[in-house]
This record gives sequence, C-alpha cells and structure tokens, in this order.
Amino acid sequence: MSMDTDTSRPKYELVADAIDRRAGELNPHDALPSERELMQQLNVSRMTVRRAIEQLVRRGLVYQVHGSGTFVADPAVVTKTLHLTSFTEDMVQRGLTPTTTVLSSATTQATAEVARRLGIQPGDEVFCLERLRLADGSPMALERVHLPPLGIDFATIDPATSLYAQMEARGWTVERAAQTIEAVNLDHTQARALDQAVGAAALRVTRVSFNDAGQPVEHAMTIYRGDRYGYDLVISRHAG
Amino acid sequence: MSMDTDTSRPKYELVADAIDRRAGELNPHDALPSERELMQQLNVSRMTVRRAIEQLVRRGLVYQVHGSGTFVADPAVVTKTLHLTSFTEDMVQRGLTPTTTVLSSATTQATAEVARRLGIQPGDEVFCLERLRLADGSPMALERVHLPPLGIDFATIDPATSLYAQMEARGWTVERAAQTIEAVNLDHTQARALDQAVGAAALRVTRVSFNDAGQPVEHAMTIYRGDRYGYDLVISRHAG
DNA sequence: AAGTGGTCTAGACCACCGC
DNA sequence: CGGTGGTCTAGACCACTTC
Repeated sequence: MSMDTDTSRPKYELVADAIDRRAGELNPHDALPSERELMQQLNVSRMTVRRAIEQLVRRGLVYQVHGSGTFVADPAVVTKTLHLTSFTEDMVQRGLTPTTTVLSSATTQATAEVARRLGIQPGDEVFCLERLRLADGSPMALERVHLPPLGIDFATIDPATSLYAQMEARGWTVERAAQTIEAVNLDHTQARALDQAVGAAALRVTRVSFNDAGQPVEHAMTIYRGDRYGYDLVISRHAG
Repeated sequence: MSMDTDTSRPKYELVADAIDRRAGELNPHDALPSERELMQQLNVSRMTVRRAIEQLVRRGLVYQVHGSGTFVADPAVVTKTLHLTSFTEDMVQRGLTPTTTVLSSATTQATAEVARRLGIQPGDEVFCLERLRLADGSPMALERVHLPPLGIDFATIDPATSLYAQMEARGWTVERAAQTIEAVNLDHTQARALDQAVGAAALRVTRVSFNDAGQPVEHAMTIYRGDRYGYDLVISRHAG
C-alpha cells in the first residue's frame, strides 16, 4: 500500500483511511474483506487492522457481526458525531460567520455557585467575561464565562476571540465537558440584547469543561435564541 | 489475582475492575502502578492491561501522560456519561416514577418529513403513537413516535410500556441516535396537556434511532416541560 | 540513562455464523 | 466444517518525561 511516505501519523490511522476509502466504493451492507485478508493486502498485523476498524465502527461507518464479517453501514446520519466545539467552531460548521461583542470583562470573586462548579473556594479570584455572540451579524447568543485561577495571567486574555483556542495555545486542552440544556423564557434584558420578544423561548446551556486530569478549566452559561439555534448531537451506545 | 472463577466476562474487563478498585483507594492525581508492573501483578499481558486502562480513560476515571504515567482523575463529574436512554430509564435515573397515558395509537401513512427521516417512501405504512408521559403523576412530556415497517407486527406492540424495551426484546437493539434539541413556546393544545401556561418555554427533542447497521428504527418528537426537565450530557473529545 | 506510555508484530486459541 | 470476528500472549521498538 502507499503508506510508506507518511511517518508522522500512526499506521492504524493510515490503515483506517485505506479501509474507509474501500468502504466508500461499496454499497451499504456490503461485506468488506476479512481482517485476515486486509492484513495481508495492507501488509500489517491483524491487531493494526482491528484497531483501524475499531475507529471506523466508533464513527458509525462500518459494523461488525461476530462470526459473519465486517459490513458497510447505512450512511443515514453518520458524519457530525459530536465534537465539543466552541461557539466559533460551531458557527463556522453551520456556515455562518461568528463575531463577538464584549459586554464586560473583569477579575472578580467567585460566587458560591461558580466556586462549586469550578471546584474552588467562594471568594477566590476568577475571570468573568460577558459577551454577545453574533452569527452573520445578528445576535445569536448571550454568554457568561468564568475561568478559574490556574496559573494564567488574566490580563493576557483577549476577550474578543475564541477562548478555547487561547486555552489550547496555553496547554489547557479541554478533554471533557458536562452540559445541562434547559428551555427558558427570555426576560427583558436578555430579550433586548438578543433582539427578541420578551418571553420568547430560548436554550440555556450551562457547561463546565475539564482537562484530561478531571480539573475544571471553564464554566460557561450561554443563552441561545430559540428561533435560530438548535442543539444537534449524535449519541452512540459505545464509546462511553 | 482472583479472576480464575469467572469465565463469562473477558479478562480485560476483570483487569479494568481490579485497576478501578485500586484507583479508588488512591487520591486524585496519584500515580497508578506502571503498565508493566500491573501486567506482572495481575499476571496478564501488557495488551490486556492497556485495553483495560483504555476503558477507564474513556470513562474519565484515570488519565495517562505519555512518558510519565497513569494517574487517578479528579472525580468532579465522572459517572453519568450519556447513555441513550428511554423516557422510562431517564425518569427512573432521576428518582421519579414514570407512567404513561396513550393519546392515540394507529397505523398510518408516512408524511414526507417522517419518511425522509426514516429512510422510507412517503405513504409507506408506519406505526404512529402519541403519548403523555408523566413523572410522579404529573405531566412531564408529550411524545409522538413513528416506527418504520421493519417486519414487526404493529398489532403486537403494547403502547403503554417502554418501546425501547420491546424493541430490544425483538432484536432491534438501538446502537446510535441523532437528536436535535430546540426551545419552543407551548401552544394552547400542548400547554393544556402539560398543565402549563400558553407560551411557556419547553424543550423539543427530535430523535432518530439507528441499529448498528445504520438503519433507522425509530423517529420520535418529544416536548418536555421547561420548568421540570433539563437535558444533561457529558461530551468527551475522544470516543467519537 | 532509566522508566513511562504509544505503537506494532506474529502467532495462538476461542466463540460464533453459515453451509 | 471452514471462515469470521473476539480475545490474549510475549516480545520488540519508538517517543516522551524525568532525573
């Protein structure tokens, strides 16, 4: 196979790509070559083939039946699994252009609720940021973010751009996030900021993000306009 | 180790349990024994140890740092990853008692939208079920479910109990589901059924469920009372 | 340099499916 | 029965962190 030019990516990913390409030429529910065949054709060990297929199964591209074979899945949904995206990434993915208006930005003391969610003490210094997020120029969401004091100089944060990107750049990689999604009626202030009628339905998404060590690195509360925003997700039984 | 009495469960799960127990005795961010140590102590190969740890990483119980070690994660959230549950399971998990009132139940012809989502032709026979779901006796959600004609005799379905359980029993295992969550204002009919004010905010969850071959096996639209229901989920960057 | 996790191999046996 | 995926082993080398 033509994998000998790439040294940076692990072999099982290259194998996964190769199998994926082959699956693309077949119809749904067609059988793929057996693992032992693939292993010979691609000149890798069976474990590498299995690891590659494991990825494809998780992505919903193929499925396996014990004793029978590996088959191409029906592509009904597939794609867009669920990525843990920032507002910026989310809007870009929907084909919209995101912009941001900073409403306030300050270092304050954590309230009891914020402290509890961030695993710190009430009164500890936190960075609080309130922003209006727009898509294609019109208001999409109101957002209030709290960052815990984890060794970052709050003064160096640019409140107008993607926080996730800035966190990544400083080695804060977000690995997991817990969210609660609720439906609320907009009050006067929110309605005015979002250019909506008072009482209009909106989504309130409350999120705490964690790094891979399970430490909270962000708390965010976002209110999305109900008429412009829907929350899409694909749940799979595995992978959890 | 004491794994010699169990033959039904794969060894890597038993190893995962053993490592999990050991992690439970440590504090967050404490180091676990290295993979090579565990492999000797538990008398298994390294691949089995790694596969066990891989599960624990996905569950958020431990984390690994290349070149450094495997550590106990901060248990901040952990648990309740995201299960793909039915209304019944969901309510039980919240400590509520679910009951159901069947509003209508009939075999009809698929509308264009339902047909598109279920991957069938408009006009094909589908089973349509409308139910009011209650928790601890008070209304929680309004639900409309469509089932495609996949070889099940619709007449044998009990509309008053969990559809997921009945589907499982007939070998329809749901493997994946795509959902859209939106915020809506209740109209008169919905408000009356849910014992809410007209215009109150509610969550509308639209779901298509798939088996492991990617075939749609259910389409459901559910409207949850906004004052009683929130949608919790944990997103992890991996496992997708 | 020593120790850690990350990748990969070659081979084995088991459990399940279909003929 | 032969072929399939599912599990497991023993060993190797690489990449990275820590000292």
